[in-house]
Amino acid sequence: MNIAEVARKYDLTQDTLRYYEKIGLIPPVNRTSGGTRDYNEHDCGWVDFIKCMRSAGVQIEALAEYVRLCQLGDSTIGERKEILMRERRRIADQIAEMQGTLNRLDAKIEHYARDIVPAQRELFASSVSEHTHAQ
Amino acid sequence: MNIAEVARKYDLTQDTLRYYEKIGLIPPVNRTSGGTRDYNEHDCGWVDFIKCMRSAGVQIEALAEYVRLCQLGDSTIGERKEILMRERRRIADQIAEMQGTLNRLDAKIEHYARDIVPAQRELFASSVSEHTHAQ
DNA sequence: CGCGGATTTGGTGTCAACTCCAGATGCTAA
DNA sequence: TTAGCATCTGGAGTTGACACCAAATCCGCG
Repeated sequence: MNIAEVARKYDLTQDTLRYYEKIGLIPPVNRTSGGTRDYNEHDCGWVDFIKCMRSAGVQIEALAEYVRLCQLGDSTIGERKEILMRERRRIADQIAEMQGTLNRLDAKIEHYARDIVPAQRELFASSVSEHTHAQ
Repeated sequence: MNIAEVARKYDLTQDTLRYYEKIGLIPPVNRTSGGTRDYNEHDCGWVDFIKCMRSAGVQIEALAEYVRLCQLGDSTIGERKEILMRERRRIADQIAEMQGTLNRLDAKIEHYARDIVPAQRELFASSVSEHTHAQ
């Protein structure tokens, strides 16, 4: 697969693919004799994995370190697992936080939904806050 | 409340508070006669709300638009609700995506956990991929 | 009132994560 | 073989979201 196909497949730009490789976010990609990138299945697997992690907000730094360790052989398995577990925890925390925000938003939306319609609202007139901080 | 207290309370820098106000992420804050910011409860409510939304990844642009509409009065209630619902959906989508990533990470971690220990691994020697793309 | 620390503004700096560019080289089809 | 489009590299530019700074102003206290 050439870089254009991979870019289409994973919805990334060619620049981003080259950038990820340059900074070590994916290991060096397979090349043709002429030097152009020719992604094999292994390379695609990495792109897929990294894209998934990135879009979940995993830091580039952590991923680059993970990739580096992968290239160093089996002695780094422990460290790799550490990284994955650390990022796993980070994501879980963030999900929890977002869930809280979601609830808060729901309350606010709910409020707007069954709230006093504009016409009735006039009665309250100069009330300072026309929005409500449903906590 | 002066800006220092608010910054401490919400774990933001004074610069960030001023920045948020400057770009319209929170409405203009109450001031003393001399011109220094003097946050009242209303202002604090906004800071709290915005901080929550921001740390869940809601775009500054959407929030600024919401704040702008809030300042325009009741005729914008419909639009405001639209924005909140749109962002709600975005967050829900992102949670779902992150949940997927979490599962994928779990599979990988699990793999590392009960995987062949280094010693045994030697048997497989030159295997190309010492990492595994558990899909 | 005077002083020192807090706060103000406008502006510049920083950092991550791309994104774009130019000039050179590779690849493919006629 | 060659025209023309794709891809290459190194480096510069962009964007979002702040962080930092200097010089001026404010505020509380003795």
